[in-house]
Amino acid sequence: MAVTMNDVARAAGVSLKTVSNVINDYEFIRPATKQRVLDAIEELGYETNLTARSLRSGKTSMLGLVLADLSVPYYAELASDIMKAAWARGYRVLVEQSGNEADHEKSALQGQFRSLTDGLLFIPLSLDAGQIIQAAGKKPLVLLGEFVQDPRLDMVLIQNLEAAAAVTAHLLAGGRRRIAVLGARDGDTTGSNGLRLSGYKAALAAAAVEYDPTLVIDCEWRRDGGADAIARLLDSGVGFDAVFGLNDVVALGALHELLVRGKRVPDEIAVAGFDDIDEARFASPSLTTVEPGRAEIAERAVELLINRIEGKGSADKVEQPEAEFSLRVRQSAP
Amino acid sequence: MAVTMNDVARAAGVSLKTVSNVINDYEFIRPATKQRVLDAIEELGYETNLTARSLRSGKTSMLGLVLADLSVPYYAELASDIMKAAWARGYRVLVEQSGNEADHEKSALQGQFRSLTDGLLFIPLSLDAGQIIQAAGKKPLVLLGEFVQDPRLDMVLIQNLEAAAAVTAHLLAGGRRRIAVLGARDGDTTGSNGLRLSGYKAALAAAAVEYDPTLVIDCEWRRDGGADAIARLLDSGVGFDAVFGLNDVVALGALHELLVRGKRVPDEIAVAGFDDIDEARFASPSLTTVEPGRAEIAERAVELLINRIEGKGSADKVEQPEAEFSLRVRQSAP
DNA sequence: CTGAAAGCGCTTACAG
DNA sequence: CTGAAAGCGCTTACAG
Repeated sequence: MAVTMNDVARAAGVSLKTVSNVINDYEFIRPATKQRVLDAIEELGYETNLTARSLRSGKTSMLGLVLADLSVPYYAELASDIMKAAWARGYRVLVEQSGNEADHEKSALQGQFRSLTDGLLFIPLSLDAGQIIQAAGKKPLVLLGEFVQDPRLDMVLIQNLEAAAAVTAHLLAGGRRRIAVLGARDGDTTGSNGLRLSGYKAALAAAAVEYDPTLVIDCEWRRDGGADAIARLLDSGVGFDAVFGLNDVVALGALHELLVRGKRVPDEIAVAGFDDIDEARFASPSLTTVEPGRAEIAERAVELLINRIEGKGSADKVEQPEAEFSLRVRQSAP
Repeated sequence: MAVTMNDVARAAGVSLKTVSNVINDYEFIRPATKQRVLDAIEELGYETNLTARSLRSGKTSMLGLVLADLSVPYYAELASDIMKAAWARGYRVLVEQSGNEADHEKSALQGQFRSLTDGLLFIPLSLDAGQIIQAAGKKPLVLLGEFVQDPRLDMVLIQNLEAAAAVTAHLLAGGRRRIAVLGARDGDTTGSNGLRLSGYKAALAAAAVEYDPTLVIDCEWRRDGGADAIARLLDSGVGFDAVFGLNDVVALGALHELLVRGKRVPDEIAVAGFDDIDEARFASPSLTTVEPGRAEIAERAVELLINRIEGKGSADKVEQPEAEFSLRVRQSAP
């Protein structure tokens, strides 16, 4: 049906191997032969069957990317960057949405799906390190985000603690003393929530401001989570003069609710977030936040994974590069 | 290396074909035989090699999805819905970002990429119908969005004109008479921009309000496009009491700029958009917009494409189902 | 520099 | 209900 290498070989009057050599840029081919093959390819409209190539070579040139949901802006923007980085290196990306459910994460790690990819980029939310190590096969795996942190696994790190401390220090420098934190529980110490909360505490301590657990409100990392959390805080009567949403959508949800309730931002209450999604720049007021180094994260993760796949770099040393963050000061907390 | 069907067959003491039958749920297998095979699969940790299956069967069970950029919220949300719809039918989705460039769109249509998918969902932005028909191969293709409209191509339609008319009528019903339109040029009649502009004009005509081309401002469909456009309009001194951004991010960018300039929304100026992205609900003030039927679009497009792939439905009749829209009235234009 | 053969791991007719 | 054989379209040793 489709045009095959055999058809090309026949049309060009050469063997199959020669066609393969031309396609794979093998060096030592007589220019005239090469041209004849290229002409035949052009004329017949031949296209490599990637499935056949994969079966024979054992390489698919596809990377898997497992994340909760593409409709979350931070993941969508990260996925976009990852796809561009992979593309630039000749790889494609097959995205799998876990919906933040442990079952889906597990099946993404070990399901048939993996036979379609050479390696996996994984943003775990439900599984812990032990489960990941157990469920993962032999194919290369690089983690993103830091709900999981473990010396046995390759991963690209965000400077959660340092960046959260920088945001908090900025709010303190602006004269705020009662800074509410949305998206963590008082005792959290691990995961993005725990690390960011720890950064917040560290900045308070450095400024000799007392830590008040009643200002720490747990919520889902979604817009409505942030809106609900700030509503609860307002209703509780606890006083505060700033809000640190542990990610941007939480901060934006809170910002919305504050404005709905007639609070002036930043005059009465300053608001800051974490992620620097595109929307942060264009909120009203625009959102002060921290850019975690998204492009660098994408680049490093793809590079590391492909090095693993292609056997470059030191195979037995776990790699955990860290991306540089930067503070973005905008209207919501000048 | 990997466990193959042959290994399973040997372990279970049956032939290759029997293993294949079990895996593919062939009906007439003796329960005891089936159990032996299943046990062997379990014990050996066998997993189907999807690449081999694809090569032999000629089916990849993957759909291609070509869109401009996942970092655009509407596309990310649509992609998320499409992936869920495809998943529910046993298909995966391979996303390709065209960056809104004609070259990329073309190569997505005809490149090697297509050998990995059974069919393509395509949101064209640069290519026209003729180019698409020429570049597309024989594999099924379903278009989304309506920058292209053509009776020869399967596509899922948005009621652009009707929905835009509904938004405009709503603004008019609120007493607005000078409604600026952001994201189209005066003469546009085709594409999402042209169709939405036509809906706007139709609603004005129905209310006997004169159409003023100085209120129609062209811009990129991005946040900064909307912000720039409204800035130009304000600077021009042309009076207006409402803004209709032809998509939500344009409207949100404009909303931002209006608030920065000290305009009161909706008291002085009402704002409405188009798309109902998640963010619209949580903007401050929340954004009045139109929900184009995104979930239905995803569902219909996937269903139609898979029907084409599997040869269901009438093969020679072009299908162009239309999704239902609904107006979402919120604070920015009550 | 080029050719003929083997084989990646499945599914698909074809027999029985 | 099950088996033995062929073959999807490539790449990879192995010869020459």
